[in-house]
Amino acid sequence: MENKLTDCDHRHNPKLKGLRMTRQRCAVYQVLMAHRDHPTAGEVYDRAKHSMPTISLATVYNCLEALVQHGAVRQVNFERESSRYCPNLTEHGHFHDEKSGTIIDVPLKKGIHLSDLLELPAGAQIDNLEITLRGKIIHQPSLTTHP
Amino acid sequence: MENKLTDCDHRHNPKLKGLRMTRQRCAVYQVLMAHRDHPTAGEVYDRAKHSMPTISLATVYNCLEALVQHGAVRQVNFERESSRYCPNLTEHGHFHDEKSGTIIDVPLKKGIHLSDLLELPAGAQIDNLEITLRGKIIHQPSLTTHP
DNA sequence: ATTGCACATTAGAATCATTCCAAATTTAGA
DNA sequence: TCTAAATTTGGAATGATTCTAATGTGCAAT
Repeated sequence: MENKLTDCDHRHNPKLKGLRMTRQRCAVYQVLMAHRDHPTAGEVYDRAKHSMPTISLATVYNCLEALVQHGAVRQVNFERESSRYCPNLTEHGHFHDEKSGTIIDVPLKKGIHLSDLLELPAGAQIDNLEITLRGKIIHQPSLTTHP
Repeated sequence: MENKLTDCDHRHNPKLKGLRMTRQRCAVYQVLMAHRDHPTAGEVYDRAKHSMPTISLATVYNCLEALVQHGAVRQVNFERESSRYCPNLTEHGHFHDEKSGTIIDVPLKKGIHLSDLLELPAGAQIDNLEITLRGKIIHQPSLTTHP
């Protein structure tokens, strides 16, 4: 676990450089860094209240937007559900398990670049890319038999 | 242009086989087949009213859902905007041009299969996959000079 | 062709995530 | 420290979608 005191310090965290720091943004950012999952704004709100009981939901939305605009976290959307927020900044997709509701990061295979796979329109400059998958995790019978 | 009269006829359109056909579902389906673009439910509603002025918005939502469930059209989502509906059933992504608001189908390059590119979680069975791109079309200076 | 009934349609109300508002507060640089 | 500009806040507003419950209809079986 990292030192939370420095998570939001510009001197230690270059991702936040240039972003005006408030107590609220720091609290929201720490919530996202603490569990590395994909909470909704409402879930971030609930968690943030532990360290800052007076924070408002509107502020959580504002902070999340600021962090997303700044590129410090990513926003991910599943169909029309509430937006979720993801601290993983590497290029990856998201698998949404219909059974458990869990969201799992799906890395690209080594060496793959998305733009290599798609017939992009001429002159297209990509600002944002989302790959989302929905499905079920099938419990496969083990291929190895008992001894 | 195809014969609209047969668009919704089970005998001529196997995509609809097994789906109970109503005047409203037919109107909605024809709207989607006529322009091959990506209208929202509201836009489908506006267009459908031309051929059926009494159709209701709730019904348009119902029909679109039925068509999507049946696999006759696809639903596509951009961030948290209104859902859009797409008659293209081939595997492809969507590019959303920030300037014009246009949506452009983005085919996969020949021979590419998405599952080849992603490190899927073990046992994952994919029911739905969305690839969405947002960006700008840059007008590139022509490489050829005037004669 | 008629019928029965499970499924569809409809208008309007309800929901719910998100955004807007305008006043009070806070940040960060001079 | 002081100040301007940005941020926070609670509550109201928005807007896409879903729900409700009453009415209507496709179509399989007769």
